[in-house]
Amino acid sequence: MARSPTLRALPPRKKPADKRAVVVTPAVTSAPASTLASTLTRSTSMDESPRGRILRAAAHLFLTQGYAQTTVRDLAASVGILSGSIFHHFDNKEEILEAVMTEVSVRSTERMQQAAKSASSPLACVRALLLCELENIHGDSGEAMTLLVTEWRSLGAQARTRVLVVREAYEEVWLRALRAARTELAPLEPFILRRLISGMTSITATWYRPRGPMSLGTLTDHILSLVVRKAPARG
Amino acid sequence: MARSPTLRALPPRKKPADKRAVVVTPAVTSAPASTLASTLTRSTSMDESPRGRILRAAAHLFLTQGYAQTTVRDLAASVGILSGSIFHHFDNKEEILEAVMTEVSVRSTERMQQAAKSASSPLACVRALLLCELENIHGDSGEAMTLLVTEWRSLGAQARTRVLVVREAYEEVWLRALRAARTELAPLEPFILRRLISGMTSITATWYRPRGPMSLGTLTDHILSLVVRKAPARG
DNA sequence: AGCTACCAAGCAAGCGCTTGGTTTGCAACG
DNA sequence: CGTTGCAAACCAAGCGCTTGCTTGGTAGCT
Repeated sequence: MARSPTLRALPPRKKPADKRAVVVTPAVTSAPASTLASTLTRSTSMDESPRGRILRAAAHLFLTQGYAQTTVRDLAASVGILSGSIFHHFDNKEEILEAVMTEVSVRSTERMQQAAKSASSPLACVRALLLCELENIHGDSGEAMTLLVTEWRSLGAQARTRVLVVREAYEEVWLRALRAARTELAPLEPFILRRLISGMTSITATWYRPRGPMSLGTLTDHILSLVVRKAPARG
Repeated sequence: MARSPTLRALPPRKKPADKRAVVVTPAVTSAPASTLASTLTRSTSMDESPRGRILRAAAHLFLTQGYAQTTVRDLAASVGILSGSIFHHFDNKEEILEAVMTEVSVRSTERMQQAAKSASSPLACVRALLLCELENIHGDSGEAMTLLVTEWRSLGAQARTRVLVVREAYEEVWLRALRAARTELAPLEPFILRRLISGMTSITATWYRPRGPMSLGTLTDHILSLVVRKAPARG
């Protein structure tokens, strides 16, 4: 388990190149003004390509069983190929986790920016972000934003900082919204307020069930009711 | 990793008995009315015995590196023995994790009950529990209540339910306090309010540093300020 | 012809755990 | 007092299995 392939494969590393990244979203470059639909379903790295199918299966398995408990053979079997064939698409197992995490980060950030853009007021924006984050956690949309929380330390240090860079844009959307609605929210530093909100939303993965009696909307309102200011700013 | 020793060792299982439990706290039985100090430091399973030292080292390693990433050899080395000697004290690796988790659960529940008992008002009780929970997460007191959150799924199903039983007493303290202070808190079901509080406190492990600029007390007050009722019940 | 996707087989290393024997502390006993 | 007995604690060695990953080759599409 605690293999460190970088140590063993030091001598003549002959893999052609780094299979990471290169997700420059070709659909966007080919269609200058893409429609909303094509924007949401545009072919990023989680499409119907073999690589995309592996990533989707990995997201599901890593989420349900955990990264360490999921073997490469598990993953290959759930896609319908043999274990060795995985390494035709990825250099090593950790790269799969990193790819899933960056993909999830990029997608969820896109959705958050969209949600923030189409809000009518600062407080409505916070509510929209709250709902969007809960949908990112519980929605069928690609599933598995929870991975970023639960499997964070399964990533090596280098990959961690790489994902963190992508992740910062997500948090920036939040902080901007919290600062804009500051007068209507609880009088805490936006950074701290964001951390507390993040705690409340991320832990819903352990107890909230979207098919249960409570809708995502009312869950959103419950959390929102805690973070709005107590004594409303009287004009 | 996914060994299932119960399958391989099915034939002549000759280990004498189950090494679990048997933590009947001898210090208590010998001293009928123990002092406060001896109650807090009484010899449970995390004492200076070899087993206790292993548990403390395991708590630390599991927390910092993760359970799956911590090998039995790591653990043995950090105690100063060889890997095989670990199994003189525990039947298998998972039993160590379970022992750490139950131990942490029992200790933290004790502290919570004590905190709840010595509170003067219902709201003060909630605050006391909040502070106590944060101390359980960040204090040097045995460290590692975070394990219960982060390594929950590293436990097998049977061990999980066993720990859950111990854990229920902890949550019961919370629910009782939230129900008692209901009129002064946000108008949410105690169960949901507890889950949201739990989210806020548990995630502090990822960003809050007790040696930083913010004290545990002010962090407690920040969280408390979110969960108290907006428009105070006017008598 | 060449590229992508995959198979079949297997290697080396690391893993949890076992085994049989040795040390150590301590209490019982003549 | 010295000896004996014994159990807890540990060592030394390694077994058997799983793991991530490699290698060399093939099928099929363009």
